[in-house]
Amino acid sequence: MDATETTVITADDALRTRAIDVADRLFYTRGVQSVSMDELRSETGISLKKMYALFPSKEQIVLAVLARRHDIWTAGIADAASRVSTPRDRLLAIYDFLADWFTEDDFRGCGFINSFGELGATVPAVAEATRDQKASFQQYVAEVAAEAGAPAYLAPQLAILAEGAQTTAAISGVPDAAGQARAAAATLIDAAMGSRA
Amino acid sequence: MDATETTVITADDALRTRAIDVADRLFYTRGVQSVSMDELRSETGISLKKMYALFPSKEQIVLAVLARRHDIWTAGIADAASRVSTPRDRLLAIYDFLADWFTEDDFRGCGFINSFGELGATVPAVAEATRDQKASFQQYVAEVAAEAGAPAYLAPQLAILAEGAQTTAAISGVPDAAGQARAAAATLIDAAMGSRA
DNA sequence: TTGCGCTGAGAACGCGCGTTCTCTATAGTA
DNA sequence: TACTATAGAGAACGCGCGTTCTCAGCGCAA
Repeated sequence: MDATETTVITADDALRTRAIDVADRLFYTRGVQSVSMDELRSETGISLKKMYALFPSKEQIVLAVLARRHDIWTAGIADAASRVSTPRDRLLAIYDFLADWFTEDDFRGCGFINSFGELGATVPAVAEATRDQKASFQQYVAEVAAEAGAPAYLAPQLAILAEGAQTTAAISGVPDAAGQARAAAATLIDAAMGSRA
Repeated sequence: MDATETTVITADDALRTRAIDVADRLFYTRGVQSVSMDELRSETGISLKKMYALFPSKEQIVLAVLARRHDIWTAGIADAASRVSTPRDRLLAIYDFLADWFTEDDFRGCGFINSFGELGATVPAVAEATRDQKASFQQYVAEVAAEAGAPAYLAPQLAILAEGAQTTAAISGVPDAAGQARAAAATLIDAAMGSRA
């Protein structure tokens, strides 16, 4: 009707969402390259023709999956942060969020790290999406750390702990990595704040 | 001649070594699945027939590459540790080793983590090799931490920092992750030892 | 009712892969 | 010298992939 309509939800949008749901589950469980477009077709019920009308290529489906994972991650961190009141607790809430995630049945590590390992070297857009996600997280940590009045060196340390916890939990299958990282984070925060106080 | 000969180096061993050298470089740079057996053939000068005489399958080449990476990693950590004298310094030497590694031109993250992301879900032997490597490292850290008289909770924290540094350096391309992890490790060690002293 | 345009299902295509097969060249033995 | 066994090069195979093409079916205008 007019040029400003931006939030109309079409039937195609619903199909796109369904495709991303299914693709995310399959990609995350088995890796991108081991899931064929034909399997995506049979699992979604969306024909190949329609699929290629919704997405120009498989790569774009991967990127759409990663974009949604980014949104879900950001919302999850924000939700965990909203349950506590101090900046210090908001920093620690990151690891509580991780702890919940790690205990999910289908947890298989960070989808970005996995995709980066599989495709980062050959698909630049995947490497970029992964870098963006990590940079966004690092900036979030830096902002909350700044709110807490912590010195600048603290935030990268806390981000590294979060990354390491994800990798360790994924590979070793030990969900406790979140708790270990949380305890380390608390020590680092206290040390940083103590030296400041 | 007799049944006890175990260290005879044959011409095939030399070929195997060359194949592993080349495969490691290509797999690490571009990922396993994007490197074909034919490319391995042309880069090594070893015919496909010979290659399949040396290794029963591509998967076995991947596992041989990972096994050698395990050895190189272990030797590198031991070498870094040998340059210092106290258990505390041996723990910190881990991050000095990482710092050197991260600044290499072709650094592209931990080969195990990358392979795990690419193949861990579909090739059980790759997942197992990765778990073994990480478990071996965790045990090393635990041993040195015990030598230092640190409480048991310290070692997993230090291992998580090392994992996180590798991931962060690989994705964000920031070699400084090693230095940040080292500083965090020093803080954690001092806090753990301080509470013990 | 008839014609027309469009949507979409799924068959088909071309390519590249891991692996195997064939055939040649050579070295050792009588 | 003649024969045989072996090794090896690289052509060939079968399959599975991402993507494209064909054609049937349907809604709508006149």
